[in-house]
Amino acid sequence: MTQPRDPATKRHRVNTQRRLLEAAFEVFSEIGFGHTTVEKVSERAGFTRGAFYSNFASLEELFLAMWAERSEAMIAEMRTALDRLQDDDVVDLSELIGGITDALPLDERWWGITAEVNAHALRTPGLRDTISQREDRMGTMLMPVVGDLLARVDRTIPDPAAFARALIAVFDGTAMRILLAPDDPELLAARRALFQHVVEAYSVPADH
Amino acid sequence: MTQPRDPATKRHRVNTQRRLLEAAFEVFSEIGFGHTTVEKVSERAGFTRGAFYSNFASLEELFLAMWAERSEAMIAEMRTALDRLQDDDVVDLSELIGGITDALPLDERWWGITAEVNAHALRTPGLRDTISQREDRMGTMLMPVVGDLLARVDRTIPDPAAFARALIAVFDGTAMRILLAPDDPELLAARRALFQHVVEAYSVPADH
DNA sequence: TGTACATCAGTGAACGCGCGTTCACTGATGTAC
DNA sequence: TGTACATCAGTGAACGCGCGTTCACTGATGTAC
Repeated sequence: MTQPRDPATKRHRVNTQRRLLEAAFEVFSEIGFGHTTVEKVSERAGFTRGAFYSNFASLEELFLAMWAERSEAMIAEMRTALDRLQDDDVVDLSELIGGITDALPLDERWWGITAEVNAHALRTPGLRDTISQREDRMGTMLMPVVGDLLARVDRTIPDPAAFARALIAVFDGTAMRILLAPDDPELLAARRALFQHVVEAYSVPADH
Repeated sequence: MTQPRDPATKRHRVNTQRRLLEAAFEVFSEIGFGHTTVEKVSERAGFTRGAFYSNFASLEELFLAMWAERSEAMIAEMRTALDRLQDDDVVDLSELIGGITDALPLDERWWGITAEVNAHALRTPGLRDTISQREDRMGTMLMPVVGDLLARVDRTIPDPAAFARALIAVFDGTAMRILLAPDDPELLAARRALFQHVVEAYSVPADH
């Protein structure tokens, strides 16, 4: 009797799913959910439509899987970027804020997809919590490293949860506007100023 | 010889467009751009598809027209809500901020549509400016009345443009999160706190 | 007021394509002995 | 090592529907005189 599954065969399937996930990200960000079809995604991944249905039940399933994966990657990326700042010489708060805002990734494709996922979540009760939690998770993941950075300019955060929410709100609220006019440097400066005000409002000078 | 156009006939046509615009808003917000079809919109408005094509060249054209109209209405609504606050007795800044945040409309359907329009604009070069300008317009329209309100608690705004951008950013950045979890009162409180911090950062006590 | 005529908004049938979905199949990759 | 067999991921053809788009038409609403 043959054994049911083996790692090598399985790896192939995982590979197919990976390619479909990547194709989904590309096609989705290029033409939007409304114009994305099973055909286009499969073709971009180099498969027939049959392969798609052998791996995912629907476009929606693929997209949610893709979004979950990418949002984790996005959080990891931000974390890495902030970690790198730990090595820099930081003299004052203003400079630190500049470093942080410059380190934040602003991927047009990602924000386009996120906007559509948000809209979709509003209409899909089962999805609302998922999206909300992912958003919160971004805050809780980044808070420790942001706290460490602020400690280096002698500031502590009395209410990390509130601070995290505020930072995410400002991040979310400025991203789309900046991406829509990427050549307007004033918007970047405005975001940086707003970030600094928020940091000052939610942190206090450490006494030592 | 008969004259080419007359107001009465024209009015009918305008009426049809109005009903199509309303139907577009409803259907679009209910099922999203991806699932919206000419058929569904026409049917909702009580017309055949032929009537649709007699009035609009494509779904995209209808949606952009609808969005432009609704965004103007949204600005007017916010303005009215803020104007009403002028009549209230306001004692301190905190109370005023509460009044303002409570007055801001949070329409799930509107934010869902806006999210999709934003995503669409990222992919459509000709649309980016339109959307950006509309966003800025919201700030410039509301600034005078917000300035008046703050004057009543003896605060002036040194840089209205920067303040407007910051307010819009906070408004945009908190709206979706709140709508995704409408039963979480903590989020509303957090938004109010953030608003207050931003107002305090961008305004100064008036000396008189 | 009445008749003939013009306009044109909206109808509804028709066409055809793109796409979702299914499914019998093939052939690559493995196991058993 | 070699042969027979099992598995199953991906193929590709087939089906049919939903929908976008067109267009000849109808009848409501007006004007001319």
